Amino acid sequence: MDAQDLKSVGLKVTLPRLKILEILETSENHHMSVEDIYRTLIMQGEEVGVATIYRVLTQFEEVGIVNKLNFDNGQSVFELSNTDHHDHLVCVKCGKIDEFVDEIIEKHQHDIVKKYGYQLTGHCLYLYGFCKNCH
Amino acid sequence: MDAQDLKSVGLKVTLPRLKILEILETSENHHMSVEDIYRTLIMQGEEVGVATIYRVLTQFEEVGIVNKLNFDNGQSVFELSNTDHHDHLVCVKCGKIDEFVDEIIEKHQHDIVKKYGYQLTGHCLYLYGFCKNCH
DNA sequence: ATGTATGCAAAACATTTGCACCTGG
DNA sequence: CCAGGTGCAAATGTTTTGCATACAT
Repeated sequence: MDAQDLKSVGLKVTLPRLKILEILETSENHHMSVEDIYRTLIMQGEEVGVATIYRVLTQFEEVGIVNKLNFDNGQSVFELSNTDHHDHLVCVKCGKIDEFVDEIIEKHQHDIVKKYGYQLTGHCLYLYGFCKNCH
Repeated sequence: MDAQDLKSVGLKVTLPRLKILEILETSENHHMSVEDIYRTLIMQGEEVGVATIYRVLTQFEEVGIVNKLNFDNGQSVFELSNTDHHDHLVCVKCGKIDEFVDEIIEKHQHDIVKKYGYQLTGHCLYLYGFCKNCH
């Protein structure tokens, strides 16, 4: 994810956008909230407003370079979408996020959508619990 | 769900609580937002504050008599939890909510949780799309 | 009687928007 | 140059909280 990737989706290459991409790539667990990103930028001495972060992430989501995850506790985090589709395990204590893929679940989801006559636009599957380090 | 059910979970039997239970039971699709419930109560001539609805629903969720669903668009709705576990199909256009059960998906979820060493506390599975009447 | 529940208004939060200024191509 | 991007502050929408009053047991 670099300047070229931004151009190829029709977005101008600006400093905030590059910085936000960089943070999403280099952050420890690759799942960052707006607040996380804001604090990181401030620590790096950048002058950004949260509004910009919201706008940039929304645009990134629209062009498909990030995914937004909305957890039950109300927190939202973003991840780069340069990997294959996956779902998430979320530790309710330490906040760790694991990713998993299960083809059978995917297939059954599609069967259900078809059975009920829906035209799928999105889905969300989160499993919440205590991770192995937290229980 | 009646006065006796409230007593049995240790909650005082009050008018707002009974009214809210009644609304959840008798509402068309059994999935109501705080706003929906508030408007219904006002139309019935009841004097309630939204704060009470939030507090009551939170308590109901804590004792397990309602489930809270958090959709990606930020909307939250509540349903009585007196039926078997199920997941949800949500129409992104008309807001219709269908419920489904898939044992294979449930089993795979448990397998994944075990594989990653988590102790499950909750999960959420929503499938979003256009329902058969909306495409 | 007494501890809990309620209504109201204010506060808290997260997110969005309006607008003047700045910047990338 | 100029359309689009940005920072700031104000506005929004939703949920929570403080407090005096009302109610269930």
